[in-house]
Amino acid sequence: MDCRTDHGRSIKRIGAAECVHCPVRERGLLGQADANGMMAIRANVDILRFPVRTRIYAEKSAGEYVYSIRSGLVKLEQQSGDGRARIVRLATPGTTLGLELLFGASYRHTALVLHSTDLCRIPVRLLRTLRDDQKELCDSVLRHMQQNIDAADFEITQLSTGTAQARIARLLLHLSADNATDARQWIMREDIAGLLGVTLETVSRTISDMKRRGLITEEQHHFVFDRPELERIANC
Amino acid sequence: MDCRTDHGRSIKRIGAAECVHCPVRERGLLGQADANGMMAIRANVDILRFPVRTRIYAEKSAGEYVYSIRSGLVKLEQQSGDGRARIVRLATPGTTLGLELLFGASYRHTALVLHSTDLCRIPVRLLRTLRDDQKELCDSVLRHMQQNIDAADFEITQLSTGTAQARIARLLLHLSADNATDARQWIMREDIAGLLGVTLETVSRTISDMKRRGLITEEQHHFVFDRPELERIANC
DNA sequence: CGGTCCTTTGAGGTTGATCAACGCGAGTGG
DNA sequence: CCACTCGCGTTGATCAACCTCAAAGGACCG
Repeated sequence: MDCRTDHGRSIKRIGAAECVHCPVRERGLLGQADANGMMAIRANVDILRFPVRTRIYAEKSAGEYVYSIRSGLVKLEQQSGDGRARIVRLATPGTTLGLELLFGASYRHTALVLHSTDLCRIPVRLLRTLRDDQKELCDSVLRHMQQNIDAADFEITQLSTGTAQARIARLLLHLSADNATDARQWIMREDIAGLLGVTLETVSRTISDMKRRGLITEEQHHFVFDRPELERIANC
Repeated sequence: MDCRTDHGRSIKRIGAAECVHCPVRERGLLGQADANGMMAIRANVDILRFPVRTRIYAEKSAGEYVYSIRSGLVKLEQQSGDGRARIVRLATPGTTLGLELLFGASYRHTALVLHSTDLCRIPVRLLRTLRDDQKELCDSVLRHMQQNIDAADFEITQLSTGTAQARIARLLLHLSADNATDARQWIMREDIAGLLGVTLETVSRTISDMKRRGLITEEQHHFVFDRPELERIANC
């Protein structure tokens, strides 16, 4: 059965959540649940697939679900002081979105899909119930909040500080665990710009320049880096 | 009895924590504890007074205390990409510092006192113990983490976005609940700069300019604002 | 093959960083 | 009491970084 978001794109239901088979079980929000918890999860948590450019939820809208990312890439935007959208952070598999619902009725960000994303849709109600008799879950929630804080701090100190060149170098290094980035973690110029607080053109110019200088080789949405040199630039 | 910080300034112990008399009890971390909890708190939590410019803790240093701010103002710095210190957020009464210790051994930020600050020094160990038999406390911790996240997001969308003028307008409005700011919430040019990611000189120039245009009147560390006009500027 | 989406590039203007000097009030010590 | 210093704020000149507006190139798709 498919369901539809408020803006009309079709979201596929993949199945019921089975933590045992979860690709991110250790890092996920509910992975540590006990047998009783698992039962409740199977009954209440669906796995959904969101295509690129769909919205998971909107800033200031009311909601009753928290989302745990199984795969894909999501950007969290918030309206900035000048009324435009500023990307506050990227969310990767293992991250939980919407935990702010534990204390308020509405989402703090607009969550938009950058790469096709599978996520577990968890009713906040379930989270509250489970928490009452499982202190491990409370721990897990805290851990995920800390993860959000760390990501926010990273955004401030690494991605909103220094020259455009340095910010880009830091982002590229951050997005790529190893020496290359595959299409999976590719994000387009506009989103890089939104994340760094610079314009799309500046991003394009800077990356082009890095390519000319041989720091970056790009082959169909796939970067290869001169990592040491990028690190040098990142530390400026 | 006084104790000394690692950098030699004397920190005064004011007394044992008595939540009943706490100026920020409703907002504080432990305010909702039950009778048993109160007893444990009295025995384990001290109230300390940190003078201006003292350090509460340092980034990456190990620690075993979480701090709940009763009064004063604290800046949280983190080393930025270029090696300099970037102010990540300001912490005001009711805020809890160092909650990251619940999951790791070391602090994420350097906490520096901007205005003389009283805080409750809470052993993380106590926090863990209390949490096991009081789910309200778990809630309280989560709430405080959410508060940190909100502050971080504010820093990104409001204070690291837009022109220097707009950022300053937003900060000034944010720091002042009402039409004026008293000396209590005054912070100096250097810290405004660190918070906004601009230079001290730019802050000075911009504020001087605002004064000349009559948007701001400053009388010994005490601003009075033309609030509507500042709000107009903030939305640019 | 025409259209759409993303990226690249250019020209010109603005903003803010940098370096440097000076002002000014609050201590501090002779 | 005065001279000195120190911390903080202000101001100026110059230059690099970045934004804005505009146009054009390339990839992908129906």
